[in-house]
This record gives sequence, C-alpha cells and structure tokens, in this order.
Amino acid sequence: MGRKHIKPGKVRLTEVAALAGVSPITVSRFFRNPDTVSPGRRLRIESAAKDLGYVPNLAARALASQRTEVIGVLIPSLTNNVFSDVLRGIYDAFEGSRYSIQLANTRYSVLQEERLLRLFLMQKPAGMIVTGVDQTAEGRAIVQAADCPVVQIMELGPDPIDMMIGFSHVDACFAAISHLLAQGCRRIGFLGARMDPRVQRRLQGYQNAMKIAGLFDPRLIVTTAVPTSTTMGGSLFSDLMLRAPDVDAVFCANDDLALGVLFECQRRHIAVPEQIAIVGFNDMEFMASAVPSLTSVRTNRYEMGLRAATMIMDEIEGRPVTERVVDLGFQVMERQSSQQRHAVAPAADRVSGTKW
Amino acid sequence: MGRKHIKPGKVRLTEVAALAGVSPITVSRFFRNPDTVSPGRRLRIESAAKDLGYVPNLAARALASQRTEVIGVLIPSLTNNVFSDVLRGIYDAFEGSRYSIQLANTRYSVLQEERLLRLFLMQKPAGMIVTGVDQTAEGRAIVQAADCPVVQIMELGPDPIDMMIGFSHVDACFAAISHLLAQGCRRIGFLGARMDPRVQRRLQGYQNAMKIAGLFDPRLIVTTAVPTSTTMGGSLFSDLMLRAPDVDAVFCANDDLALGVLFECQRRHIAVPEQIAIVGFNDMEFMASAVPSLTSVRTNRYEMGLRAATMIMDEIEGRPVTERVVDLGFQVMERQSSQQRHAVAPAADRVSGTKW
DNA sequence: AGCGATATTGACAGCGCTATCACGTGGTTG
DNA sequence: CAACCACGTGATAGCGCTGTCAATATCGCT
Repeated sequence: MGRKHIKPGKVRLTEVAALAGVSPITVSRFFRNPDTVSPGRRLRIESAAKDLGYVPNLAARALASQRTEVIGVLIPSLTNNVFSDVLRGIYDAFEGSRYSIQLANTRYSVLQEERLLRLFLMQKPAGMIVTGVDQTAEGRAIVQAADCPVVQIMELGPDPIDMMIGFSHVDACFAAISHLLAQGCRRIGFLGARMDPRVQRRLQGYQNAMKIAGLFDPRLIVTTAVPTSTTMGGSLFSDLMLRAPDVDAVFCANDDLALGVLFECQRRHIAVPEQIAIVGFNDMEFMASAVPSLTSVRTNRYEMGLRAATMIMDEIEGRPVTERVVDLGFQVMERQSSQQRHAVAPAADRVSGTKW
Repeated sequence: MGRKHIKPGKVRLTEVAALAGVSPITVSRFFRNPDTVSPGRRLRIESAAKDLGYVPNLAARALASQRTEVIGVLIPSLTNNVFSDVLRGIYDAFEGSRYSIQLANTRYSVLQEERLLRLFLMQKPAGMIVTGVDQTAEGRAIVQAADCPVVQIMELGPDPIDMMIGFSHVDACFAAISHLLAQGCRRIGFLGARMDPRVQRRLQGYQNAMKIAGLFDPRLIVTTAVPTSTTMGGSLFSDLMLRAPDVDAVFCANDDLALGVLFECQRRHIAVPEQIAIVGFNDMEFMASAVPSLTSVRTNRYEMGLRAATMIMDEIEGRPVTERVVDLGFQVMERQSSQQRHAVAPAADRVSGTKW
C-alpha cells in the first residue's frame, strides 16, 4: 500500500484551486504565466493562495515538467577572491530571475570537477557555468549529457564545449612583461603560486616575451604549488633575490603576491620602483591605493560573470546568442610601481591592453 | 491525456532493475543504503547501473521522500572576503557528504533575506545557515516553517531561532580598544564602512570602551554606508584627520580599511605606530605581513563555517547537539602597528582575547 | 444570424521515485 | 515443534505538479 493520511495543514495546488473555485490546472497556469488566466480568476486564485499560505513544491514541478531552473556553477576556489568578483556578476545577473544557482568548488582538481559535474547532472540543470578549458574528456561528456547551455569562463581556447567567455592569459601576461621591457627593465622575475592552468598560461606569456627579447633566464622564475597569499609573495621574492640578486623587476601572477613583494621590499629598504619594479595580475582594489600604487593587469571579472549568466539565460529562453565566444580582453594599469627608470610619476593611471 | 512516448534512451530505476533481474524498489534501496541489499544483488545492480549509465532523478526522489538533501546558506555579501572564509568552512564540512549547498546573498537587506528564505522554503531544505541575528519577524517565521535545523552564524544574541555560532562583536571591539588604551593611546578614532549590524555592534563596543575611559568624543567616529575597501580606508582616515587632527590611534572596523589607513599614513609621512597606531578587524592574511605588521582582531571564520555545518548534520542525523549556542571568541593579535609609544617591537605576535 | 478564429478552461494520465506494509525464508528459542 | 524474530524482498499506491489535448466560451466578421 502507499501513503496513508495526508498531513492536515498541507497546502497543495488542489487546496488553492478548491478555495478559488477553479481547477488545479488553472492554478498551476496562474503561477507559471498569470496572463493566460482571466482577470477574475486571477484575483480569486491570488487571494486563495495568500490565505492558505501556499508554497509551490519545486520537486513536484521539476518532476512533472522534466526541467529545473537550477544553474550549476563550478569554480576552483572560494578563497581566491578573483572568483568572488565573477560570482558577484553571476549572482547579480540571475538576481530576480526565476533561476537559482547551485555553486560548487572543484579545489583545482579535475577529478573533483568530474564528480561535481556528475552531481549536477542529477539535478537536470537548466544551464551550467564552468571554469577554464581543462576539463577531462569524461568531464566534457558529462556536461554534454546534461543537454543544456554551457559557458566556460575565465579563459579562451579552441574547441569550446558550447559557449565561452574570458581572455587570453598568455597575451595578458605578455602585455605586462612588454610594459616592463618598455620601461627599461631587463632582469624581470616571475613569481607564481598554486600554478593552476591559468597561472601556467601566464608563465607561458612571460616566457614568450622574455625569449623574444632575448632575456629569458630560468633562474628568474620562482613558483610554488602552495596557494597565493601576501606572505607567500614575500617568501617567493626572497627566494628570487637569492637566485638572481640582480633582478630589476618582478611580475607577480597574483596581486596578493605583488603586495607581499612590496612589503618585503619595504622591509629590505629596496626602493620601488627605482630599484625594483612590481607588476601584479587581476587589479584588485587595493593595488591602486598602495604606496607606491601598484601596476596590475585588470581583468573584467564582474562583467565576465554577468555576461556568462546572460548568455545562459538568452540561450535558455530562445534568444539567439550570436557571439558564442567572447574575448573580454584586459588592461595593463600602469602605475607608480613600474615607472620608467628616472622618470616622473604619472598624474593618473596609464592604460594599455585590449578592449578598453 | 497524459504524456505519450518515453524517450528511448532514458534510464530509470525500472530499467536498471530489469537488467539486474530485481524489483525497482530493491534498486532504490541499493542506492540509499547498499547494506540492506544482499551481496549478490548488490553486484548485479551495481554493474547494471554502470552499464546503463543510470543517473538518479533528484526531483523524483525529493517528491517521493518528501525531503531533500539541500542546505540553504544565506550570507550578506559575496564580495566581503570575511564570508569566503566562512563559506570555505561550510563547503569543506559538507564535502563528500550527500548534502548540497544552496547559496544566496542578501546584499545586507532584510527584505532580500525574507524573499530568499521564502525561496528556500520551496525547496524543503534539510537545513539552513543564516547570517546574523537581525532577521525580521516574518523572516523568522519563514525559517521556522521550514521545520529543519537552523544555525545563525557570525554573531551571538539572545533568543536564537534554533542553534547559533559566533562571537560578540561588542566584546571583540571593546578588547581591541582596551588594548589601544593600554598602549597609551587617548584619542582613538573609529572608522567604519557599510555599517551593517555587526559593524554597528563593533561601534557599540568602541563607544563603551571610550566612555568607560572617559575619552569618548563623537568627532573621533567616521563612518560611511559605502562598502569597505582599501581606498575607502584612506578617505575615511583623511576625514578623521580633518575632524580630529590630534588623533593618536585608529580602530578600523575592517582590515581593508586598516590597510588603506596604513597607505594613507605612508603617503602623508605619518609614522606608524609612533604617531598613529592602527588596529584592524578580522585578521586577514595580509595584516601580519604588512610593514609595519598590523594589529587586528582575529575571528575564527573558517571554524565557524565548519562547525555550523557540522551542527546541522549532527542535528539532521539524530546525533544530539548539546552545545546549541557556541561562542567562538576572538583574539587581539597585537602587532607592530599598535606598539606602545617608545617601546621596542615585539619579536612575535602577542595575543589577547577569549578562547585561544 | 452564422461562421471560423481565438482565448480560457478542464480532464486525464503520468513524471521517477519511495513509504508502507506484506510476505517469504531461515535461524533461534522455550 | 510451534512460536518468534530478523532479514531481505516485492507489490502497491501515491508524492504534487504539469504536458497534452479536448471542450467550452468569447469575439469579430461577413
């Protein structure tokens, strides 16, 4: 036998329908698309629902309609505040819409990512946002099986799963190094932490630029698998000073590292930028107000999240998305910390890069 | 008439059961509690499920069982990295469990919070984590209607909804100001941004301490409704310097502000801590590596998230939660930026506070 | 008035899973 | 040896909602 007694206080569509004097299906329609119900009934249903304190049952809705309004979002880290900006954009875009977000973090592990994708699949999501382009073949297969709009964010690459929005980390770093070279720096160090795929690509951009300039020297590269932090910036810089005491500039793959380098320079009484120039990556808010203000590569993270979400919604709701791969570009925010040797400080930020 | 043809590729419990030669209900049992199925069938079901690529339908499960494994989490902001630490704790605790997290941000609005709670209710969550103690009466009612374990985090207060974990912001700030007073500071400024309930309580702690010391002066308080940022720290400090040029210490309700004050001091060639002492709040990672290292009030955010999640799980799974209101305390991390006048720098951090 | 076109409404069946109870088996007990 | 229990398994009947299509009401037009 099946269930027995229905809990007395329970309010279903049926109860609302009974009170409003209409059929359940009409109440259902009212909640999904009020315009298709005649004004008279509309009012009756509305007040009946309010009186009874009706709350729709999402599970029943999902089961009957064979779809959900859940958007799965997969990011590598909650700690790295790069992603909090992206997330903010995503949440802002879905704000007020009927979609809800299911967020999970992969901890920079493709196996975790695979597991989480499988988990998302059980929800039959309406859309998915995933970070980067380095999914496993299995991971791609799972995403494809979900049969919903998918946006890959943070990077660009060949062969998108569906849609894509990001920028070239290789180019962005190349531009930053080019800026330092233009400022007269020759012994430019590279500091990187965590070394996830995006940092790896920044390293690639660094190597390209240095090799083209004929200035490449592996001793100038100091990296660690440990996550980025200000303290780590200080230690990586200390390592660099041991390996290459003649370094005249430091590119940091993250702004936290750059801040740590600045502090370490203050501790060692190294003048910035006179003795050592500093460039960071991401252009976090504090970079502009540091003393000296710190040069960084601005990436449009909030917009990335916002547009990724918008692309998903457009796709779901049948509005054709023509630009399926979006390059958001970047800007090198040139500040005091990378001032040309013996030059005067600029009155305001100078900018170079793409898309501005 | 109802639906017509079943999609051919669709794999349901029934298909797995047919292939394994058992009844659907046995397959259902296998997925929920493998131990209750005999080893022979267990293997057959397992391989059948794998062969067919079976993916359980969560909506059907939720509808039939009348419950979900969704934990609703409500935080005020995604940008404020205070919450990313809490979140990390929450995600870590639920990692590998069968629960999934539904995260939403209220943007510091109780009306938003109410709307989101209503939304959560539709999901019939298994548990809820909400921020702070300032829910509206309506909001509390909604949470109670969800009839599931609830933990309020970040603060302590009378009359918890269900469970509670946090610390006293009043006491924490009081301790920080007491520290400054002990260091010989007399004209201690208060800088606050956003002015959410928790910052308001820190302000209260500041006022209590200053009044007891007979040093209270409203001109020393500078606040703004704008969100916290490093740049904002600089401007608030500039305002303070205009209002009270004789200020000898600054308490910042957030670490970002403290960093901004440090930079502004560097810009104005004000010696820290000799001319002005600086104390922040939250003890973000960068505080310890700044030059001079910045005193701050450490709050146990990661642990808060972790334990809140654990309390929820314990409650759901019938393990009695005896400590239903947990005070996590705080620590004043005494660093160079609040060194006693004309004293030598300490070799390492000194700590004062509760629970350490 | 009569016609088809359009807007509203309802009946029915079923989405994929699980709660509940019933039943069989084999072992233990008095 | 009947009575009992624990265990594994299955049959049945929904969980609360919506897709589908048919039925009815309403309207504009010739």
